[in-house]
Amino acid sequence: MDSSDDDEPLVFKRSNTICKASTLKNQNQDNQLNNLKDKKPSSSQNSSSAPKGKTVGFPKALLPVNLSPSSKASASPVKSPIESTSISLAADKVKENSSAVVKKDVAEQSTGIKTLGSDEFNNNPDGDKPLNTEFSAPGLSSKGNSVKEEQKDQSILKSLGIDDSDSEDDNIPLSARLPVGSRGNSSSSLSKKGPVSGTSNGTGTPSPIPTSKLSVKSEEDSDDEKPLASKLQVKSNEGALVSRKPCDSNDKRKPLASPQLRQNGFATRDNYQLKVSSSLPSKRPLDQVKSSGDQSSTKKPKVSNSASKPITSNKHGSLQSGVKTKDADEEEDHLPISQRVKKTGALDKSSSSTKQKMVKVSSSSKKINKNSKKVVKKSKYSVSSKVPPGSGEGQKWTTLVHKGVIFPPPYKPHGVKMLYKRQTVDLTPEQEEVATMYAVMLDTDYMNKSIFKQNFFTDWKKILGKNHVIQNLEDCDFTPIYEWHQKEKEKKKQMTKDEKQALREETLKREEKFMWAIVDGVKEKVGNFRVEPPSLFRGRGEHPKTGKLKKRIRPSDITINIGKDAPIPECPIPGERWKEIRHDNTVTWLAYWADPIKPKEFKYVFLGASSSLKGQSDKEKYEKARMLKDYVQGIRAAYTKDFASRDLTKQQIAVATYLIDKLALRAGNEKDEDEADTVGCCTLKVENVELKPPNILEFDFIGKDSIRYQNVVEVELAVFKAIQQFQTGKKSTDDLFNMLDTSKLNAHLKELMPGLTAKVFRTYNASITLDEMLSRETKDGDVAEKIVVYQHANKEVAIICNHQRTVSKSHGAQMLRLNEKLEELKGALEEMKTDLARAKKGKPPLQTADGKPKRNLNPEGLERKIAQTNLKIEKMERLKETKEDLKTVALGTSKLNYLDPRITVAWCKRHEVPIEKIFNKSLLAKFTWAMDVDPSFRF
DNA sequence: AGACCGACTTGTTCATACCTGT
DNA sequence: ACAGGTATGAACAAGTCGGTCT
Repeated sequence: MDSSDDDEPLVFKRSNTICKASTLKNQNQDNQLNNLKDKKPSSSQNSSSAPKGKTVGFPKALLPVNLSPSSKASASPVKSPIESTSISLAADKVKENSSAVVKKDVAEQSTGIKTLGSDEFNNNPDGDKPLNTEFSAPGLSSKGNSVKEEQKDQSILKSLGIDDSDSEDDNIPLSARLPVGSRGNSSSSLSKKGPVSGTSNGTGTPSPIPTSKLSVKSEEDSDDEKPLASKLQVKSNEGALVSRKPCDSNDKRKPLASPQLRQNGFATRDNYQLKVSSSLPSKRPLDQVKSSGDQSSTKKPKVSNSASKPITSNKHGSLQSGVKTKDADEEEDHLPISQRVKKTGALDKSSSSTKQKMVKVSSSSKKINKNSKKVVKKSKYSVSSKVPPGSGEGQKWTTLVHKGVIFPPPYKPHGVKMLYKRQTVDLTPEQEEVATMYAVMLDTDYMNKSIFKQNFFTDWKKILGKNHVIQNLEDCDFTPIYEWHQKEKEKKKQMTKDEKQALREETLKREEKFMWAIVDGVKEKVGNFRVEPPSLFRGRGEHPKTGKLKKRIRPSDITINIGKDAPIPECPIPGERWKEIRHDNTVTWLAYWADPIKPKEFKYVFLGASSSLKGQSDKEKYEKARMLKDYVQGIRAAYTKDFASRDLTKQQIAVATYLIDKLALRAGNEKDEDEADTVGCCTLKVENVELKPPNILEFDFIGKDSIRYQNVVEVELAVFKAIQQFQTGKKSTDDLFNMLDTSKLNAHLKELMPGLTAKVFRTYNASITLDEMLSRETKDGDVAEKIVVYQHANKEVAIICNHQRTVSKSHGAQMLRLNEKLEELKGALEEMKTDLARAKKGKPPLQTADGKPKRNLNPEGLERKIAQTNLKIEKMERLKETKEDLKTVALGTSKLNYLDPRITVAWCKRHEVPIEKIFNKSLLAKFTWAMDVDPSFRF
């Protein structure tokens, strides 16, 4: 369609510098968008991979809590104490596990990384832009080094691999993985087991806190079942978190690459580092926004900040007054690239390198964005004048250009007939479409859910009509359609590489113009520009609406939000039109439509994670969490005091806050009847918490996404007693915290710290845990060893957050295969030993089982072989354990949503670990704002 | 005070692209 | 070249939380 457009060269881009302001005007906007293409999301990414997961494993708990009512806490104010005492029982296990897997991954990663790293780093995508190196800073190796390192790593990993882990383990204090007994039995995984209690601090220093142990539920054998939380437990009295779960995030987005623009995401492949810096500039100034306040942290609260900061100044100066204390400096650094840039490249540091790049890029065309004076339409605060985009209180952008959304293609009937009572049935295309949605799911678990089937049939029946031959689902046979679908899938799979490539290019061409938006003159990726296709709703858990038909969304359902001066995207479906066009710059969405399943709710189209708008709020989120660090001691002391409050509401708030702090529970909003029945802290039911005197609590509930949370935790006696009191006289299904809801809780938290809400504790605890574990456990060593340390810390956080994943279908088979191989190796080992004994006596080796003769090796050769085999066996056993250990733990989520990237970046700089080894391409794009952090940054 | 609306973050799963060892 | 696995990103569901309305 608009190919022409596409081709055009883009032009605008802001250079880092200043230009941000310029916006494009309408005129070019279209073109611009189209032009953007350059960047394409590169298909290839070599880059890095993130270390996902393997790690070592065990869980420890670590949070610091200090509050024990008891003296200790009070006495020592620990700031982030992660310490835990721990027992190191499990240490051995741990070691073993982790290593193997880790190694492997690492190795892989490294490779991947290399590419990235070296090339990217060094080179620009297109060519040559100089990268910056900020990143490389101290430690990082920039090009050269990185490469080397990588190589090294790989080899090392390969060779050692695992061993590293051991060392780690040692260091790690683990808390306790398991208390004694438990650990033994259960199978492999250590972590699984259970509950552990204390946390230890790495060094072994015992935390002041007394630990207790937790009970473990080792009984459970199946790991699967075990809750992550249980894996680690903490006991702390003091409070830190106990359990953990992993979390991950999701972002996905890709960075763009066009050389020309600077998108936030940065170009794809350039070095990220460089990019970072470079990108910064280009981006819109986070800072600005930021300036507004760390809004995220608190819009209101920030007030103070905001007040302090002059917004206007931001643009230029960006730095605001140092509101923050210590970090202020650092922060600024981190900040926004964009700001800096904007400022002009003024900023020193990064700027220089950055500039170069930027310049190049942008130079060609910069459009000028004009800042439109648009004022926010409705914004409550009218921003006066031209506040830079983002900076205004409620204002999120000044100019916004995008092409709208793309719709799924209309349904193409396949004509395959399903059966009803063994007879073929004719269906209209509309009827067939819905039947196909169902047929395609024949091999999923949804077929075991009667609600799903019922809801589907109810909705389908509406389309079939009352008098249709099909009267009940039981007599339907969808297998012809299912098989047709399988064949189609197979066909697709069989396509040649070229065909696939061609197909990909075609869709890219079709979609490209929708992929980008220009926000205040900066080209940014759009997150989800595709309208959701019709399908059957796949609600999780026992969702009452699962299986319902999600109807097709049409243009008349969609509201577009765009800059006033931007051309209104043309409606892609002839003869139809958008529902509404808005020009609201107080929000960040580009479009939305009503959720067909829950008409009261909306589905939004937002910018991608690499956008500065998102980056800015991400940064604010972490700043708020860092702020909590300064308040947490007082908050803990306060709630500890209220455990015994006579005011029931106060008491419940205190206990709830304690659980949120210590266990990283979610707030727990009320839910409607037409949603799955899940709970969070405020909505816990009496039956979800079992008391085990003297002071052990057993949690068991279904949380977000219907993920089960099970954990056994030792708590302070006062908490135990309070909960006991809350439970008395209630039915098992009654609310434990009957006087509470999230708004009351958050209102209370806000009194303690500006902008504080329940979820901030999760961010805080996750990040502080990472920061402390990294600084405690990182030792001198090679990159591979350091990565293992990182992964281990990542895993701890994941467990704290209780992020789980389902066990892969092939897990069982994989384990079986591993076991077989192990047996084989062991058998071979025995044979070799026998042969060795014989060889020493000058006898030839025995024949193989099938009677074939073997090569006659001398004793030395045999010994070497034996040693190799032993290594292989060890490695494989570690792999097996790690695999088992992590089969239900999702590491990505925490990295994406809970771990302040500056911790990671600074650590990488300090320890000369290439950032690409830890962050994959999309993470690098998402966290550009954190790349120029000072190496001394600590959360 | 609480229901409701609205916007945005967090979280799991799924489909592939990609990688590695054989 | 292939097969088995893994990592990545898309997809989209499900939370959180502020604000307004009543």
